[in-house]
Amino acid sequence: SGSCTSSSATTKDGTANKSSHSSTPRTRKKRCPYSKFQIRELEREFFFNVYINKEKRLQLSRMLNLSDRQVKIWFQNRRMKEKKLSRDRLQYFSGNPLL
Amino acid sequence: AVMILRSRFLDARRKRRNFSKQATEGLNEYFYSHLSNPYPSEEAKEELAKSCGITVSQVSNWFGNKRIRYKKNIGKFQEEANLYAMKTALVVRQ
DNA sequence: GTCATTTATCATGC
DNA sequence: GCATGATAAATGAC
Repeated sequence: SGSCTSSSATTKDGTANKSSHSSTPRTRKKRCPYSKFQIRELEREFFFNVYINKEKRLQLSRMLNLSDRQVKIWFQNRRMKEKKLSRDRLQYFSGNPLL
Repeated sequence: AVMILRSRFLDARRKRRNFSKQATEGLNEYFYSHLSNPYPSEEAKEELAKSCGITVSQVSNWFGNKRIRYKKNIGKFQEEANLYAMKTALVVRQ
C-alpha cells in the first residue's frame, strides 16, 4: 500500500496526489507516525517557543524531511496536547490532601 | 511525596483500564438511541461523564472510537444495536 | 490561530 | 488473538 516516506508520492505542499484528473475525491493522506529523531527535534523547538515562525518552520521541515504544512500542524496538535496535559494535571492534583 | 505522586500520575495516564459494565451500558444507550446523529453536545458529554463515573475526555474518546468502529463494520454491531434498541423501547413503554 | 473530528496506530486487558 | 481505551497525524469548521 502507500508508504510514509515523504520524499516521494507527495507534492511540495505535502498533499497526496493519487491521480492527475480532477474527478478524484482527493484521498485523505495516510497517517504516518514520525520517527524518534523527528519527534526529538520537534520537541526541542517546541520547548524554546510554542509558536514557531516561518523561517524556523521551513528550516525544520527541510531537516526532518517533512512538509511545511506537516510541521505547522504538528505544532498545532502539540499545543492542544499541552493544554490537555495541563487540564489532566490540574484535575489529578486538585483536592489532594498530600499537597 | 510530590515526585511519587507525579510518577503515579504519569503511570496512571499511560495505563489503560476497561470501563465498568454500567459505564459502557450508559454510553451504548446514548449511542444507539442517537444512531442517526451520535454526536453528544458538550452538556450531554458532561452528563454522561458524571453518570458513568468517567471524565469528559474519556466520553469523547469512547464516542470517537465507537463511531468509526461501528461505521467500519456495522454487521458486527448489529446484535448489540438490536439489544439496545429493544432496551430503550421497553423504557419508553413504561 | 483554536478545536472537535477522523483515521490509523499504540498499548494494554483478558 | 482480538477487544478496548488512549494517543498520534491529518482534516475541516470557524
